[in-house]
Amino acid sequence: MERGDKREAVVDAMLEVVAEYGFHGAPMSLVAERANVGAGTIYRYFEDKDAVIASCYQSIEERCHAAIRERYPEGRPVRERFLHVATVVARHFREAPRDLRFLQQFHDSPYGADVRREKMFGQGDKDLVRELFEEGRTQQILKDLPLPVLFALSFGPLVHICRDHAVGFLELDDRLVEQTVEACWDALKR
Amino acid sequence: MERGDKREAVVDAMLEVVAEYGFHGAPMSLVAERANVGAGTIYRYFEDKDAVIASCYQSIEERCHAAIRERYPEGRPVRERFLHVATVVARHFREAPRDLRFLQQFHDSPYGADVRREKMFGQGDKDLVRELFEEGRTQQILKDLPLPVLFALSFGPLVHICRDHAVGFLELDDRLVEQTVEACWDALKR
Amino acid sequence: MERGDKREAVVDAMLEVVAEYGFHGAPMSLVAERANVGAGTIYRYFEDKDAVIASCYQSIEERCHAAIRERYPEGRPVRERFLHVATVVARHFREAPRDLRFLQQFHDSPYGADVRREKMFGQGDKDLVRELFEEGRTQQILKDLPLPVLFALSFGPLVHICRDHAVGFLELDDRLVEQTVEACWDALKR
Amino acid sequence: MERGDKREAVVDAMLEVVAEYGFHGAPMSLVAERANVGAGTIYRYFEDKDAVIASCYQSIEERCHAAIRERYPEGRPVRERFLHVATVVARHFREAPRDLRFLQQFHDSPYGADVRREKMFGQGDKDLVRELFEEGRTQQILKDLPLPVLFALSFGPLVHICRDHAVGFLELDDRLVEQTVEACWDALKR
DNA sequence: AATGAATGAGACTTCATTCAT
DNA sequence: CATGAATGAAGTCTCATTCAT
Repeated sequence: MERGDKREAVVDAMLEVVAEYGFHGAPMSLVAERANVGAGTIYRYFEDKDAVIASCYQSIEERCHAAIRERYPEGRPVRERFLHVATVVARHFREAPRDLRFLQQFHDSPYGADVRREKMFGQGDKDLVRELFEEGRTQQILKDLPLPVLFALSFGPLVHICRDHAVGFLELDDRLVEQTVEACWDALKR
Repeated sequence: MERGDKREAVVDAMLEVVAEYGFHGAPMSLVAERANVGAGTIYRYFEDKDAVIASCYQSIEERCHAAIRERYPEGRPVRERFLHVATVVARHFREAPRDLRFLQQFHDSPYGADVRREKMFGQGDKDLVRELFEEGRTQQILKDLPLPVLFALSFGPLVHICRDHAVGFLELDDRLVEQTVEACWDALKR
Repeated sequence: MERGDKREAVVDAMLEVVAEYGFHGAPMSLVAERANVGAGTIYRYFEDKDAVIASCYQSIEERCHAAIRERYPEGRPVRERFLHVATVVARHFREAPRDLRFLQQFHDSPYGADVRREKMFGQGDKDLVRELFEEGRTQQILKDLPLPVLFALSFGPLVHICRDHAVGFLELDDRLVEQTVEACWDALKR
Repeated sequence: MERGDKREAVVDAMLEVVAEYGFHGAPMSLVAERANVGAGTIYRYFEDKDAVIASCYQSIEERCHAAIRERYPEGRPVRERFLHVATVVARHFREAPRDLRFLQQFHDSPYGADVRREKMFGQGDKDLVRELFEEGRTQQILKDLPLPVLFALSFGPLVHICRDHAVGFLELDDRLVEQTVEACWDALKR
């Protein structure tokens, strides 16, 4: 095992265990076990449990960030850019239900208190998407609503259907993603 | 204190404490204290901690249920009925941020696992709203999307903005509720 | 077991265990066991381990204090009062080797840091003995030395021989106590 | 760094850390760090932690021993020899408060159990001082008291004032050392 | 020989639950 | 019925020691 692998293994294990059992049912001992690491080892890489959890969040955020950036249609119309972001986010969390489950547990728990200031998808993306929304609003393509409302109209439903997919309520294929994203656009556009 | 008052006091206290500190930071001793009840007394009314938490959920659900039923425009057009439900739900959680916060912590935690089968607002309402959506879909007023997607498009954003309001991101007045609800309708309608 | 007995049992157990094995070798689990008390019970009476240890100190201090006060020859000459105090202290710790051992471990450990400001036998007695020494110095009965030195000349040797007794180096009978106390007096007097 | 330097560095570091933070607060990792040595390296030179601590004691003992031997007035009268020893010891620990602090923590802790059989300043000196006291007693210059008591009357106060000095209770200049040593002599002499 | 990452036993402490009063 | 003191299992974290490099 190479340097840094253990750190990553711990983060992954925590992510997995929290997604599965919640912050309850995520004792450090279990995390250590799943990471194939001694219990004490965790504390060489992290200050305490909270730090591991915070790292899980960062890790998720980065993955989402990366997905959005990839093939982002810079300079293209607002509508096209929105469709990209929304589609990518939905697909991303459809493929990574663990990330989604962790995120939801994290977000409104006291653990997430520090990060809650930052909107849904972290700093970098937020700026990107915020830019997108502000531009759309200025050009009178989008409804004249506060940014948080625009965020809510876009990502509220997407996260929702990804969860429904993860739980088995819904078979979320690409066609359905597309349709839902279009519906979100209907909510946003003038 | 009359019979049943203690039970209610316990549920309220748990709701309060969980909303404030999360499932962590909600020891039975603190709940007992806030309920002005002996720690042992709780166990005369509830099997265990999980049962208290489940009762909190039920309690929230009932309040939301009641709000929707009140002045529900039975027999009126789909659009009108939707606007009623959506507006009432948004206002309700705007006024009861504690309920909202509990709900969010509960919903995707393992505690909520049993209830997750039942959609957003519990059995009774679900049927009501489900009916509404099915009818709208049949009449080709609403998009031809699976029910969970219709739910997501409606309540995903609403819950989202209520939280933003609770956290202070947003000043959610009646005008804004109305606008958001209209936007949700745009997402739903053909 | 009556109210308060558990608290006392815990203090006694800690005193015993620390005297025997040092602050190392004094895990809360062992203390609980010796006190015939559940591990968690300790924390109903004490904030944490340090608080238990602090209580041990107080307890010892009080016993010593009481011994000195008992039949204290108030108003009698300096010499007589000194002989009383010194004799009583020596006998006291001869009879309570556990107290002595704890005290020595405590005194110069970081645990005792807070209390170190207060001289050897705590506030009340310190004042009593300080008074005695100051009076003796003023009346030119005692050497003109700083108070801490007078304390050192008196109690340094006494504590020393009590430990030697406890360890078995010395058979400390009343005769020997008397002789040692007289020798201390020789060190103090002009 | 030459051979043996590491060993010494470890002993010094342990001495320092224990003096400062007590046996608690003296993890091997911190000792290794202060010694500029890998944690594992310590175990090339010492069996275990206890062995390091024992070496600290030996080291202190040797320094004290050396101080006493230096310019020891061999063959001179008992009184003169006593004054030398007592003065040297007091000055030594005044100058080496770390040694004193370690010694006090060590002496009555279980760590010191093995060494406790050997009186105050270790084997070599003990013999020297024992000889001195026995001679003085035989010649009826000193009081007819057991050796441990003579030790107590001499070194009990001295150690005491050195600590008071270290803690800041007392400004222990050479004049005061001299006076205290004289007072000790008063306690010893017939 | 030296290192320091890794280990896991064990320390302190919390808290859901029980039961004598 | 109500209480809250008591319990002990379980959680988080530390640290003496080992061993592959």
